Amino acid sequence: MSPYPVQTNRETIIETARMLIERDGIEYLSLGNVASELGIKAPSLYRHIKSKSALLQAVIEHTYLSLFSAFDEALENAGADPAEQLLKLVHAQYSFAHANPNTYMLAYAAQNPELRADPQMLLERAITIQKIVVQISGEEKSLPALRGLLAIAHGYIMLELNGQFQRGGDLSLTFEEIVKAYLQGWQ
Amino acid sequence: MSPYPVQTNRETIIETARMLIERDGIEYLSLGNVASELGIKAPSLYRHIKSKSALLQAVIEHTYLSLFSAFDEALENAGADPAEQLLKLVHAQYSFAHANPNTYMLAYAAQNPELRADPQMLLERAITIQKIVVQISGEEKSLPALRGLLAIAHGYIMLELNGQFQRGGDLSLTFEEIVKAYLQGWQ
DNA sequence: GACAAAGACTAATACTATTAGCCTTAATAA
DNA sequence: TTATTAAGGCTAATAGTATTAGTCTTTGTC
Repeated sequence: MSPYPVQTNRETIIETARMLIERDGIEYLSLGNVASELGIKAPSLYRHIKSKSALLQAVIEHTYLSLFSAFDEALENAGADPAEQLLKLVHAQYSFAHANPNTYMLAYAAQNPELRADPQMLLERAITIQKIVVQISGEEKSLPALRGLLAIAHGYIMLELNGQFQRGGDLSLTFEEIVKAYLQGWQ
Repeated sequence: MSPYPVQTNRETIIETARMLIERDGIEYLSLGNVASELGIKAPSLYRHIKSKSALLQAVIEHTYLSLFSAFDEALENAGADPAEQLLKLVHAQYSFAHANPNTYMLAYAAQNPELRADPQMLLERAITIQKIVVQISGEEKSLPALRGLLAIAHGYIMLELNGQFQRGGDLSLTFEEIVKAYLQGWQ
């Protein structure tokens, strides 16, 4: 074995950080952990990332991209009915959040703007979804209708992940019921 | 001045931590900051708190108690109409979150159960609100209707605080519109 | 074959939470 | 009044963290 055999790169570092956050929780993520997982030492990471904060931002960006891929896939498997499309979308979000709770919460919990994802990317996705909402709510009310839909989906997911639905039941089914009831209110 | 003039206590420490979180953001909270704000040294804090984590949990508990006080006050100023009562409730939550964004997010973002507030307290409050929801949705649907209401309120607040409502407008007014539309869907 | 850049390394710094052990104050017991 | 004791300060020390500086090896290029 030569002295410096292991190579890494920015992509691998981000993916490793993402995996560790998901596995152990964000509060246990240290650059030392990430490095040792990659078989290198912590300072070596700085050849690829600017700081821990920048690494977290990259993980957040990656999380949104994955979520948006799930959105795209959901739309491909949906028919022409806008209500069905929106249900598939929020179901994709629900599934994604359950599959990746820690990075999902990280992506949406960022308090300081420095840790937020690219606003342009978020805006474009919002507009994409709004085009479907328009078909239900009409042009005028489409922005509040969109915001309410995003709020109800995200809020439900966060409250469930936060353990606030203590009385159980089929939480996935309840989620769909609530979204359906919400959408009917705008028709 | 005698050598050890300054006294403190658990209450004051929690309130100082709360204030610093609100002022500077949770990522800048250190026991050193809290201590120096109180005119003492960090190790002295351990006479009153078990750990930083326990301090954060106390801040979270205090945040929920304050929020619930705001709920109580809102109900006192509401009439007998359940829809009006619920609107006052979510408006109180909205105002509270805007007045205390950092501690609000902390209270609802806790990933690990150790940092969560007392489940019994949360459950009792949920039941209290559900008794109002019942009058709108009926007994059968009151649990999903409650959960949807909590989701839409919390989700909207979180998305707004997270900067995801980039296209502006009167966000407070939009919030009320959305909640009203939601409640009508259950009537 | 020389060389320059990439990417690893070790060593060092500053900051943080936490623990151990000491000192002063103040209330209480004798 | 004096002795004792507990509370609540303190300093010193430890372990872990992010980050920077400076060094060494590998490897692709002139």
